[in-house]
Amino acid sequence: MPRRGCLGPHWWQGKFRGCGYRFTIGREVILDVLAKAEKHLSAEDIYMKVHPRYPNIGLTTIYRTLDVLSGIGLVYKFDFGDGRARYELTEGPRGINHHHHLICTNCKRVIDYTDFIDEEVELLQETEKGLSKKYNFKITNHLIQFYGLCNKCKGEAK
Amino acid sequence: MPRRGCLGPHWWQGKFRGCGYRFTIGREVILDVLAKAEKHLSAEDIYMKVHPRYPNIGLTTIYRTLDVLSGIGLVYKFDFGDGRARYELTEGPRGINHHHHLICTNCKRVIDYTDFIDEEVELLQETEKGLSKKYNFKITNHLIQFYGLCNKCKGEAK
DNA sequence: TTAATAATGGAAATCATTTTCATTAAGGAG
DNA sequence: CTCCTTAATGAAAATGATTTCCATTATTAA
Repeated sequence: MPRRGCLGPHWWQGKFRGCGYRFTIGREVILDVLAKAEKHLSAEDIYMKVHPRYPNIGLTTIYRTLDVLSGIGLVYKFDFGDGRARYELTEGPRGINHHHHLICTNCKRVIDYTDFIDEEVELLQETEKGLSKKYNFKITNHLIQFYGLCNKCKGEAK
Repeated sequence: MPRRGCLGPHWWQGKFRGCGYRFTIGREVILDVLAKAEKHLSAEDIYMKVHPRYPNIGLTTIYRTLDVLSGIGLVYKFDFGDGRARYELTEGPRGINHHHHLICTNCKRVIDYTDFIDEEVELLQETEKGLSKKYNFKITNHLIQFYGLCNKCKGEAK
C-alpha cells in the first residue's frame, strides 16, 4: 500500500495516473529524488539516492521509470557527451524551471543558466511556428546547448 | 604513399596537417566520404562507404579519425537519441553549411533545415556574449534541435 | 634511407542500457 | 475486504556502440 500520507499527494500524481500508469512506491521515490535534486542526474545517481529509501529497487526499474516519465513529459533526458544520459524534472515543485546548459568540452562540467531564456523562447516560438508549417512537423520540444571551455579549463594549454 | 594526385590536394589538408596530425589514406578517404555525403552518417555508415575504396580500414580507425576530426573542429558529432552518434562536416566544399535538425521522436527521422538560421545565429551571438562574460566561459559552439512528430507520425494514434 | 613515433586493425574489453522471464503488487470488480 | 487481471518489478543475461590493448605498419622529419 503506497504510503501516500507520508509524502503527501503530489502535484504530479494526477498527471501520472491520468496517463494510465500505476503509481508505485518505486516511482514515487524516484520522482521525489528528482524533485529534491533539481539538477541533472544519471540513472545511477538516481539509483544511489533511491536505494537507501527503498532498498529493493533495481537499476532496471530506474531506467524503465525514467523512460515512462520522459514519455509523459515529466522528465527531460539529456546527452552531455560523456556516454551516460542525464535526467531532470521538466518542472520543479514551485513551477516551471526552464533552463539551458553550458557544457565544458574539456572537463565535462555542466552549468545551468536561465539568463536570456525569455529572448530565446521568444525566438524559438517564431521558429517553431515557421518550421511546423513548412515541414508539416508538430514540434513538442527543443534543445539548446552551448559548448566551450569553463573558467578553469580556459587557462590550460589544451 | 598518399595518392594525392588522385583526389587532389584538398582544402582541409592544410588545417589537418597544421594541427600536427599525419595525413593518411584512411583519413583522406573518410574526409572525402563525409564531404560527398553532406549529411549525418553514423560511424558504421562511414565504414560501409569507406570500405569498398579502402578495404583494409578498420572500424576502430573510423572512430579514432572521427574523434580527431571533431577535436580539430572539422566535424560535428550529434546525438539524435537512437543510441548511435552521427557525424557531419562542419563545412562543405562550397563553404559554410550551417543547419539545424528537426527530430521525429516517433520514427527518429531527422530533417535538416536552414530556415531562420540567420535569426537564430544573431540571437545566439548575443546570448553567447552575455553568457561568456557572466560565467567566464569561452563558448566555441552551440547546438539547437527541435523534437516532435513528423508529418507521417502526426496522424498515428501513438 | 633511416630512425622515431604516430597510426592502424583485429580481438578483447567496457559499460550504459535493454531484454527476458518468473514473481510480485496495484487497483478495479464483486 | 478479497479476488483477479495485468502492469510493474528485479536479477541475470544479452545487446551493441564505442574503447582499449598491443603487436605491426606507415608517415614524416632529418
